[in-house]
Amino acid sequence: MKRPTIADVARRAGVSKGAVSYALNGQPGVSEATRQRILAIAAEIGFSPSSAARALSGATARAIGLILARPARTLGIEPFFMELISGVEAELSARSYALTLQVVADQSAEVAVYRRWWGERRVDGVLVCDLRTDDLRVPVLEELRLPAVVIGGPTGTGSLPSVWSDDAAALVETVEYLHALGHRRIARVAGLPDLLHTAIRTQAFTGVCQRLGLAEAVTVSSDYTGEEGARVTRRLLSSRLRPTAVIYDNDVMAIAGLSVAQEMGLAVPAHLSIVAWDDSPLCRLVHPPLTALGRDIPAYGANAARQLLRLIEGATAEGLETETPQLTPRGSTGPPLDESLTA
Amino acid sequence: MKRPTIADVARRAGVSKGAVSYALNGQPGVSEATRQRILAIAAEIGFSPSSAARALSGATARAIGLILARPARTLGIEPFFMELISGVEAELSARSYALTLQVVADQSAEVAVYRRWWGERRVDGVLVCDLRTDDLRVPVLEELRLPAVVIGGPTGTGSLPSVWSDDAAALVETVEYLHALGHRRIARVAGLPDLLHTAIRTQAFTGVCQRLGLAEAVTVSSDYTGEEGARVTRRLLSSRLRPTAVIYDNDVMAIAGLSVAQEMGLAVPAHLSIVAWDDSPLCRLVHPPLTALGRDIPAYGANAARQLLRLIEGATAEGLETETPQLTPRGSTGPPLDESLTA
DNA sequence: CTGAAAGCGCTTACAG
DNA sequence: CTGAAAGCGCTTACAG
Repeated sequence: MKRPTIADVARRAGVSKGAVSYALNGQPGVSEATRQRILAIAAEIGFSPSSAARALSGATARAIGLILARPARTLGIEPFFMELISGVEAELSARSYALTLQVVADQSAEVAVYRRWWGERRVDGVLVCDLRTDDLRVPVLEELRLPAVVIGGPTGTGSLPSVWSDDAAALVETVEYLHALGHRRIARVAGLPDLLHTAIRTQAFTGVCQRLGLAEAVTVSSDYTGEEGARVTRRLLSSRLRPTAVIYDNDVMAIAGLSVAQEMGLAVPAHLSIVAWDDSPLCRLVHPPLTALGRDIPAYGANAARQLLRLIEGATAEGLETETPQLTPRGSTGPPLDESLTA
Repeated sequence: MKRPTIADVARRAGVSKGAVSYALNGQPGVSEATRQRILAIAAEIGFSPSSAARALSGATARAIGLILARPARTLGIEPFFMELISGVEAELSARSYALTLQVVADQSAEVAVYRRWWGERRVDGVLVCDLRTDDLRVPVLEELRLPAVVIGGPTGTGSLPSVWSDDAAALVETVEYLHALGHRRIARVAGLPDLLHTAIRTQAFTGVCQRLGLAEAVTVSSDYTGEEGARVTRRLLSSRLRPTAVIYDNDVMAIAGLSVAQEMGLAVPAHLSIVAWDDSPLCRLVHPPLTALGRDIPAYGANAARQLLRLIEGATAEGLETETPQLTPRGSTGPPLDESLTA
C-alpha cells in the first residue's frame, strides 16, 4: 500500500525524476511523446505528487484559508456562509486548490491563526469575511504580506483588494420603494453594529430617509439571531407610533419579525410590511413569502476566490464590484392601511 | 520578511537543528533549561514549523478532510453542516489540526478527491457524511487505508468506525407520543431515500405504526428543500383521509409544511400536528413554534473528530453511540380535533 | 544530553 | 531534449 512517488514513475518510464516533474507540470523540457508516456504511466499507477514535497520545494501550498469568527450557533443559521463556501469551492476545485477552514471565537484568535498559517506556509492566501469598522486583521495581513482578498468593503480594506456589492444603493432603492407604497414610518433592524457593512447600510438608510423627509426613521441594533430579532420587533411594534414597514439585516430576523407581527395580531402586509436582506429559500417558505434583497452568494464567493488566486499568481488584483443586491417584491410588502398610518 | 526557520532558532539558541526539533515536539533529548530557552526564542522570533516540511519528514499532515456532496443550494439551508463543522473545529483547533473542506457534485467526485488527497498526503484522515444504503465510498476508503470515521450508521459502515445516534428509537418515541395524544393518521415526509438514515427511520416508522395498529401510516419521499416539503404536504393534506400529524425529516420542510397548512386554512395543532427532525433556532422562530427532535450537533461533530484523531494516532477506534435525539414538545403538536379524526 | 547527517519527495537551475 | 544534483525545512536514527 506504499503510495507511488515521482521516482516510481521515472523508473517505469525510463526517465529522470526531473523529466517527470516537467511532464506533470506542463513545463518545457520534455518531448510531447515522452510527456504523454509519462502522464499515462502516472495515471496508471495512481500517482499524485505529494502536496508537502511540492510546497517545500518553493512551489505553493495550493490551499487557501478561510476563517469564520462567529459563535457556533449563529453560524449554522446563516445560509450565507455555506453558500459562500460552495461558490469558493467551485472556483478552487477547478484548479485543485484546497480550502482550509477554521472557526474561531474572535478576531484576536483569527489573527493568531493567520500568523500561524503563514509561519507554517499552510496556505497561499486567505479570504477575509465580516470586515469591521476598525479592523484588527487588515494591518496584520498587510504586515505579513499574506495574500488576502476582503469579502466586503469597499472602504476600510487598507491596501487589500476587496470584492464588494453596493449595499448603500440597494438600501436606498428599498426605502424609495416603501416610500412609493405610502410608508412614512420605516424602521430598520440592523445586524452587529461593529460590522462595516452594517455601518454602511445604516448611513445609507439615514441619508435616504432624511432626503425623503421621513423624520421617524429609526435603526435598532441586533445580532442576527431570531431571538434578538423578535425582541426588537416586539419593542418596535409596541411603540405609540409604530412603524408600518421594517427592513431586517438578515432573513432569520425577518422571519422572527413576521412571527411577532402575527402573534401581536398585525396583518402582513396590511399593518406591517417586511423586507429581508439576503434572500434565501427561507424567505419563500413562510406565509406570506418575504420581499427580499438578494444576490447570487455562490457567485460572490467564486469571484472572491478568483481574485485571490490571481493575487497568489502574482497579478495585482484591485477591488471588484459585484452586482448590487436586487429587490424581489413578494407578499410581505404592500401599501399600509390608512388606520395604520395614524395609529 | 523572510519567515524564520528552525535553523534561525538553532543559531540564536546556539544549538543544533535537531535540538530545536526535540524541544518543540516535547521529545526527550534536551535538558529542561535548554528546552525553555529554545521555546522562548522560537516565540520571540515568531517561528512556527513549516507544515510542508513536517509532513514530508514522515510526520503527519496535521489536517483532516471533510467532503460535502450536496447541491450548493441545499447546503446553505441546512444548519446541520455548519453546526457539525463548528463542533469538528473545536476539537481540531485545540490540537492545531486544520480542516480541509471540499464541496463536490456527487459520490464519484468525492471518491476521486479521496484518492487525490491520499496520494498528495494532504490529509491524515477523513470524516464521512451522508452515508448511503449502498455506499461507494466505504470500500474505497478501506482499500486506500485512509483513516476514516463515518458520521452515521451504525450499519453499512464496513470496517470503518462510526459515530451515530439511535434514530430509530427517537422515531418510535415520537410516534408513541403522537399516538398518546390521540393521533391515528400519521404521515412522515422523509429525506432523500438513498441516504441510510432515511432508510433506518422509515423502517422504524413502519414498524412502530404496525405495532400500534396505525394502518394509514404513510412515508413520502422528499429532498429536504422547502419547495418539495410544501408540494408533498399539499398533496398529503388534500387526500380524503388526510393525516392529523406529520413528521418531517428536517426543519426546513417542517416550516414549509406549516406554511402550507396555514395557507389551506388548517389550524396547527388543532387540525394538524407537526414534528420537525433536527431542532434548530428556526423551529422556535415560527408561529406556533415547532415540536422538534433535537440533539447537540456540534458535540456530535466534536465526537467524530475525536474518534478520527484517535484513529490517526494509531489507536483502534470502534463505533461510538451518542445521545439519542430528544423530543422537545412545543406549540405545533396537540390532540387532534374530533372533526379532524373523521373528516 | 548534543551534533552531524541522512532522508522525506518534490522543483529547478545547471551541464551535457 | 535529458540527467545529475542541490535544495526546500523539517524529523529521527546514529555517534559521540
